[in-house]
Amino acid sequence: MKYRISANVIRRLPRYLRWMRFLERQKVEKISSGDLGERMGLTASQIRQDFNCFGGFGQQGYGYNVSDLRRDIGSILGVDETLSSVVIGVGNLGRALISNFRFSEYGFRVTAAFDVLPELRGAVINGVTVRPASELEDYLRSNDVDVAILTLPQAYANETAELAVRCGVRGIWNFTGIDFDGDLGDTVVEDVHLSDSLLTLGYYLRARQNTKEDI
Amino acid sequence: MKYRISANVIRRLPRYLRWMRFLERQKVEKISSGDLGERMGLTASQIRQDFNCFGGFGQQGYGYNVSDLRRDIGSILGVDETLSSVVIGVGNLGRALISNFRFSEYGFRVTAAFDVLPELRGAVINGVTVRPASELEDYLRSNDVDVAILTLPQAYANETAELAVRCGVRGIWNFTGIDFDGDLGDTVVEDVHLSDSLLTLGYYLRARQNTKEDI
DNA sequence: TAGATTGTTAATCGATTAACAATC
DNA sequence: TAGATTGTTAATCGATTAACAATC
Repeated sequence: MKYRISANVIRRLPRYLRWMRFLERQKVEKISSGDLGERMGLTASQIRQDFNCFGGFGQQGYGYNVSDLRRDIGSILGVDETLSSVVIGVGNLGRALISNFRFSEYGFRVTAAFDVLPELRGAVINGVTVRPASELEDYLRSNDVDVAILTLPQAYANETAELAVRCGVRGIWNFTGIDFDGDLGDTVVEDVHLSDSLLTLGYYLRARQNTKEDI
Repeated sequence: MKYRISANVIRRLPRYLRWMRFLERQKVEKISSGDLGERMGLTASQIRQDFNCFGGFGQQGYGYNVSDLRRDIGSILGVDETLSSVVIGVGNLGRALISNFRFSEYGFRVTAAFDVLPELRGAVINGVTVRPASELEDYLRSNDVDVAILTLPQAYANETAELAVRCGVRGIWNFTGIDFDGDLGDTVVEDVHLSDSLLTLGYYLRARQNTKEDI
């Protein structure tokens, strides 16, 4: 059991969890690091090292029990203790998350959504009520909200993040595409920079293209 | 000028580009690796190493010209040669991308969207026409489409990806949350695993929580 | 038991950081 | 010119891979 676990390992855990859930659905009962490595495109060594950061889940001579591993990795990631969250900004993206994203599978629950548009007031999307943005501060102060999900226009990103943190929110899932510049203290921020992702895709696409032309 | 550039460097380029665009808007004319590093939370060394993968954009004793750097990084990422793309699946997420995501800033253009719902047929969202899914294959074959943006339900992800590749698409921006299992040849795939992002946020949030409790 | 596969230590590789000569 | 800051080489650090004894 390692003292400090690197971000590289942490960022691979969700992927392991996805694979375990997949393998479980496929009725695969046990799997060796070699077999899993082949499927996931990792070395067996790396998989064993990763798992051993948390104390080792396998059995020598046998491999790993898929269900156990799924449960253990899930529990490291905390999927069975629910954190509460609110969606701020109910445009298409906010709506997409509320309607289609399976928060409960990942240990989250959306307790409310907020938007400035009066016509959205009181709307219920997938069981989540949309409230006026003016009530946000009150709501955050009187409810225990762990995470603010920011799906509003860039212009309001900074002030809203600061408001949320001031009102006790400890984590931000940031879809706005801007980097906060204020002081958010020790708030945990996870940025979803879709543009970074698309630019990377573009780079490799063009790189491939040019390689081909050279041949 | 390095021969092969590591993925770590490539994935930092979009972030550099974002900063250069930001600094340019702030009318910052020049910046040193030290100053930039402080703002971005990187070492000056790393920044200079990164830039020198591409031949060096700076001037000794002066630093880097922000506009030049923005242009050079943009050009490495290819933002000024447009790639064509189609959005497949016009639910909330597809709609969110078509309406709000500034594709042109990243060297992309959305030429069409597709959905199975008959009531969406012919709808125009932000200048993009929604076509019936049944026309997808024909469209891909008769138009030069570089990238398929998959924003449809998981159940159709694999078959649609395979269809797209068969019809000449060379890149996939995958929002479905599933990993393709078929053989997509040398197609460039960029996965947007929102769940990985949220799980990571959850992990660090809970880690912080526990640390606090220990104190 | 013999074979398989883990947990774990050691070796390698690559990425980041430090240092400094080149030069604007 | 003197000061600043790059480009680039060398040193360090960490992550991945290889090896193998432990053990199921």
